[in-house]
Amino acid sequence: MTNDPIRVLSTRPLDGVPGHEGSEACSVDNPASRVIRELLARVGDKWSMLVIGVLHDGPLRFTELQRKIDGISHRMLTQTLRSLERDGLVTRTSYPEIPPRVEYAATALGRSLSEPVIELARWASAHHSEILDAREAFDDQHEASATLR
Amino acid sequence: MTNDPIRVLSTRPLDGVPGHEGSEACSVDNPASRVIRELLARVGDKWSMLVIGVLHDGPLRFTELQRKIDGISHRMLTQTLRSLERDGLVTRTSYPEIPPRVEYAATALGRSLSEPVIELARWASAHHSEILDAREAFDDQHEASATLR
DNA sequence: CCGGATCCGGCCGGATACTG
DNA sequence: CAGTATCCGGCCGGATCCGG
Repeated sequence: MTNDPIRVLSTRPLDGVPGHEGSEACSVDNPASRVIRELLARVGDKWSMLVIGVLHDGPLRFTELQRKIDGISHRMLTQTLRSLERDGLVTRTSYPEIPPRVEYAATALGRSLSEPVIELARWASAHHSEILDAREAFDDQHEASATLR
Repeated sequence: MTNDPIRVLSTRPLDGVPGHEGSEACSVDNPASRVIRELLARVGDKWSMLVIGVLHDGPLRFTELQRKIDGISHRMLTQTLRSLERDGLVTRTSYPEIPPRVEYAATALGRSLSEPVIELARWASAHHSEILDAREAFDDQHEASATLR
């Protein structure tokens, strides 16, 4: 059993805060929250989005993926691929040759996911500098520690 | 100093895999990868997206946020808000009253982020059942352990 | 009401070794 | 080449106490 990480998600309790019958709408069941949580559980990990992104250009073998992604360990690549396969986002086809060859490809579902992901990436690259500026300004203003001692 | 989590990101080395002059494009500097990494570092954590989402509807006070998000601890809300403020995604305005009152609001930048996030959420909610089905099928087929012993 | 500080458990994820 | 299993450090994040 690979009872390690990425065994993941979704089967979370998400219990409905009993004890509070609630004065107003209590937003636990707010669909947006639930969806975002599940989303994060699925692609919020360190590598899933990258794999999805890389596979968008076409099928790749295990080792090719590992070289493309650079920084991912053997172990995490295996696990990430497994969980993506489980969720129907990639397919795994192994050719019984010597040496063995295994190809991973994005499914239609996987490719459909990469579109909004690319949207997000576009946002990030468009506003990257703004964020850096804001961060610098914030850090400047909070050098209170220096002025203090 | 709050040298705890979310001190985050971005200043990652991302060294260019020296040693391989590379036969083809080696994709480390693939802009997509870099951008996605930074993106995850920023909003891939457990709460940032939720805060952004909740604040999209209008400013809220600290305690209101905590009730809205439900499940977030006092500590993580503070930290998340801090990092979002630092990156220019939310503003913090404190009214010097007794008792103190502090309001958090999304900036224009923050609201612009919530759009692609909502796109993603839309995808998730649209394909949620497909994922569950795929997962179930996968798990069925992998009850090999049961048939084995 | 707001938020910082400390303690601490749990999981994420890297390194490594071993199998086919 | 592809995949599994084990060990282990580090950070995420919850509980709690304290201070403004």
